[in-house]
Amino acid sequence: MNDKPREDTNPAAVGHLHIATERPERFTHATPTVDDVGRHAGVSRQTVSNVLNAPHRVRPETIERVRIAINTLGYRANHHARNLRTGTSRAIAYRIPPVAGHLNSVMDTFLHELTEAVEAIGCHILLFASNDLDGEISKYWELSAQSAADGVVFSETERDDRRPGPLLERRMPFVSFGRTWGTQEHSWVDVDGRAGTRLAIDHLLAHGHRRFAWLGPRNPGVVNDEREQGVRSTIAAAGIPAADLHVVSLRDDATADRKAIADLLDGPDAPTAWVSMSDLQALTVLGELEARGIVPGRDAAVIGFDDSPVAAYAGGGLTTIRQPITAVAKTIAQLLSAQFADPNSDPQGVLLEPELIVRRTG
Amino acid sequence: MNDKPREDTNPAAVGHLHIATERPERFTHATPTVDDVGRHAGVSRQTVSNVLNAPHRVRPETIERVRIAINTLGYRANHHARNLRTGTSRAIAYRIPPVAGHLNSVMDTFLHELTEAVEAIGCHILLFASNDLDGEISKYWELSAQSAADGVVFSETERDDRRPGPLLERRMPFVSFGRTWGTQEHSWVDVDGRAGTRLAIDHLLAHGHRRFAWLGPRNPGVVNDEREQGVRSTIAAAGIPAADLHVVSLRDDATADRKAIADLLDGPDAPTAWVSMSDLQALTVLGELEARGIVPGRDAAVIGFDDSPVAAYAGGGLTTIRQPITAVAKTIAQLLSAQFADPNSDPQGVLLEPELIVRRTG
DNA sequence: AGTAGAAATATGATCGTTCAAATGAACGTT
DNA sequence: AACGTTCATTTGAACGATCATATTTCTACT
Repeated sequence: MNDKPREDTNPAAVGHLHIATERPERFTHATPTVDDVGRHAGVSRQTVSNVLNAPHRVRPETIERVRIAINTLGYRANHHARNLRTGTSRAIAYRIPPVAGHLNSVMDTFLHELTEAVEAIGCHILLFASNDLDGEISKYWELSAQSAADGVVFSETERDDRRPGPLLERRMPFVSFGRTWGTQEHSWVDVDGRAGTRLAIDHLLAHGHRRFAWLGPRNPGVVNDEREQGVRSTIAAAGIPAADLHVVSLRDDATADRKAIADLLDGPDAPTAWVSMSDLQALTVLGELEARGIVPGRDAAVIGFDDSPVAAYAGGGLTTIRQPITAVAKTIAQLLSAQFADPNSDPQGVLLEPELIVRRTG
Repeated sequence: MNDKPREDTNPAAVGHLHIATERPERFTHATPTVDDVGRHAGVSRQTVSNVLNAPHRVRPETIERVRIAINTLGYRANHHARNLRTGTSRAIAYRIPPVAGHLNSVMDTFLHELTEAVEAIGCHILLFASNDLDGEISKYWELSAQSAADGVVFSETERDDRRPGPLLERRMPFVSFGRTWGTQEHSWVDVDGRAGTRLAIDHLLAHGHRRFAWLGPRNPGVVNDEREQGVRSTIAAAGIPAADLHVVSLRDDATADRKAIADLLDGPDAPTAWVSMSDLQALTVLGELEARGIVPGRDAAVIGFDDSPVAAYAGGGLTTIRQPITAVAKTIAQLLSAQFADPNSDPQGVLLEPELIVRRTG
């Protein structure tokens, strides 16, 4: 008869998280509250709270006494109570990009750096998955309604991205990694792709190269456009005819890519300087060069993109264009922080410069 | 005089998240509460709560009425209020592994799959970063004290891992991806490395190979021991002398690795069947084979590990041993769920079988 | 010494939800 | 028709923190 209500409740909890009713079971070490700490230090709740949130209001000796009590009892503020009262969550939502077909490691590095960067502003990352864009957008709505997240970061932007609209409407602070090239203003951080390829080409020009190849994606987007334009404009500025630049459209198929590269190498006026949109495909170029006895770094140059782990590992060190991911993450955290401090602050866009990591291949 | 208290509070909030005091500013769409929904549907708070958490207690018509009110008002339960009351957080903490030097993509895939898997049990992933093991452990303590996480998942286990101890002591539910080979019992999910290499070797034997190479890490650990043992025992079972197995210790240096592989290839009785601890190094083998006119998949076989994106892309398709990461994540979520339901349930270890993905190279 | 004003600390109310217990409605049984 | 049961719904209390405000203590000045 006594456990009737529990019996009654359990079926409803199927598929949900359900903690057994006897709470003491789980909390071997009773979790102390502000009251406990206050009692121990001979002060009130609020003074303890002030020590944590507004220490300038409290007399130094009192602070010391409270601090000791906190350490003795091992007190930590309950997140939910605090967040409920203050209406914040100190959480930043991020949709983890789907795994399928991302050949670059930038997003993984970014997530790591972002986690560290938001910790510096007293927040943490709340991850969620979503199959489509609509799911992602409605998730933002939901998180906002549940006050489960104070801010949002999203990546893999596209032209006229649909995400800023709903977020702005909900007045949910957010920063995108990547421009959205839309009409609505919002904060973003991005890497200057044009500057990246310009760095690479300038470097190659300085080493005497005159015949170039740009390996871009099969379906070019805004990102590729900028990078390719950086290649073109730098070459043009050096007085080299546009015909001396070959553009290869890569596929997701190594055999096809390899053949395209081989054809170019075996054709007339083969390029000696190769710049690729990604490290992995640069490795394919290396393979083809070596197969022909052409030594990368001496007879030819190959430059990749992203400085992924393979770049440092393979081919005796691949020269590559590194995106400043740490700086991107830190800047995003700062822009978020600014929006938290003043929800009406003006949106800000920050374009960061990539860096050329010179190794052996170029 | 009116804004004095605000002036007084702000400095304390430096470096913290501080939401401006006028709350209506941020919440354009006023966030409805259970009371609002109840009023709209002509029922009480609690009935709304019951519709959400224990619908079997509520009359169908009432449920319908409340559901309509919920949709009309766009109500979503406030996470913090709920969590405060129930003492749960529906969050699972995961330390995002450091980026430096992880050449495999398994961890990234795992994080994605884990995010999806815990969503299925009504939870989300709370990410944190930490430089060392002590930081990680004290973070677990902190999250538990703040009741910021209900459970923990950790990966990259090592022999006699120090993490289970404190977590067990705190009675914090957790599941590790990887065995810890320690004395304390706890739930874990792992992939049977021995079975993986056995699959590979059996496949190679069936294709007539008799001279093998195993590419293992420079500093072998428990993971490699198992995999290598799978290679050895399977070879032995086929009646092949142990001398026909060459073991290469890979370094984090492609040039050195390439040379070690080349030496083996150019030596007497060169192996025709290569199994590598990672896809990336398998690619190096492919390169060396091709440089000698040996066609992988015909004259020789190369099998990688992990089925990373490079495997499908490169070399016309690398045969590889795939770890069932989706199943790992799902199993972890289930084991966590079991611990939530009954904190005293017995710990459980699950060993999953890898799969051989046969492509062109073997 | 007395007092105004500031500084330090304490008290009551509140955030939005669920729990526990109480009340009210519906139902079958004798 | 009265009654005990079960079902449906409501009410008061609590989770643990911070806000707003009240109270006490200290400091400086006349």
